[in-house]
Amino acid sequence: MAEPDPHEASAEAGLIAEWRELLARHAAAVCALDRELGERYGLGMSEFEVLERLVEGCRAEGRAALRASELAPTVHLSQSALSRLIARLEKGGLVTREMCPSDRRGIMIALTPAGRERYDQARPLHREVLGLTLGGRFAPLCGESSASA
Amino acid sequence: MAEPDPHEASAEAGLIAEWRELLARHAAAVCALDRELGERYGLGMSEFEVLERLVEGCRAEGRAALRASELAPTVHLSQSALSRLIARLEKGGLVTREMCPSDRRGIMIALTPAGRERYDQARPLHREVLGLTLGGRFAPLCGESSASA
DNA sequence: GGACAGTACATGCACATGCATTCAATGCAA
DNA sequence: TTGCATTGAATGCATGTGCATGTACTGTCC
Repeated sequence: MAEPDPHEASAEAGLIAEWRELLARHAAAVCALDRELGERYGLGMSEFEVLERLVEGCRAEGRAALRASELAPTVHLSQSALSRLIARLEKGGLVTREMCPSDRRGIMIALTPAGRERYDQARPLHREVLGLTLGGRFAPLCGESSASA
Repeated sequence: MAEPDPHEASAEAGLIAEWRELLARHAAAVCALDRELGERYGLGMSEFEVLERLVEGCRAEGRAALRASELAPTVHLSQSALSRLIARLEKGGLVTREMCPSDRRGIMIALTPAGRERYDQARPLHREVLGLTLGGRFAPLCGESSASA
């Protein structure tokens, strides 16, 4: 009924192993990032990612601001989720949202000094958490029932 | 101000590259799985994972049912999220939830024939989607703005 | 036996997300 | 210029999630 081909079966097993590894790493990292960044800097993982793209985009292209439509594809969020995330960041004073002069449908998103500072502060912790959850094996916790430590 | 050590800087760059690769693969796979499995079989990614753990757990240990607390750590969900997920599966007739006789705090979760059948039906599509999104590079779509046909 | 800490699961609540829709602005065509 | 399809972003809504809590049960210590 299923495939009796041992080659195909082991290929599938490898795929599933890869998939579960991916899920486990993702869950561990996202959970730890959200917890640590949230606790110490009031940022979620996605908020941090957006700040980082703003820093990079501006540095790379010498511009002071990015269009929301440029930002969206890089953070794996829907357009609506990004819109609200930007609103949160703006409310927190970390970015500004201004009408784009050349196309008044669009908005230009720019880091404020406070946003840049928050990013600079949070960055070491972000790197540290990733180092622990991706590189070294670390506690799963969060979603997965038991917390260590 | 930052670390001027080029070794440390490149290690960090590698870590970030790994992290973004992980995020991209995860987003692509989860999005595609939710969409495809949801559309054709009425299952979310996590629902499928739970069905799969039930199939595996029962096959591996010869038991007909698993405790919720055994299931939780394997699916990267909080205890409350798993509880509601089980409730959804039960409402859909795919699992049963019975009181555990030896410890009446716990519940035993068992696949129904319909649940087993749904899993068997959905499995090939699940594997196919993973093959496309993990192995071969594939469309990102979903969250990331543009959809590629 | 009775009190009490701990465990297993369910539930109230707040919130982030995606989909569908809406609104404004643009660009193209007649 | 007017009309219309398209695009960029905001918003109503439904849903899934985690945290904190509640409830029922277990095991231990007195």
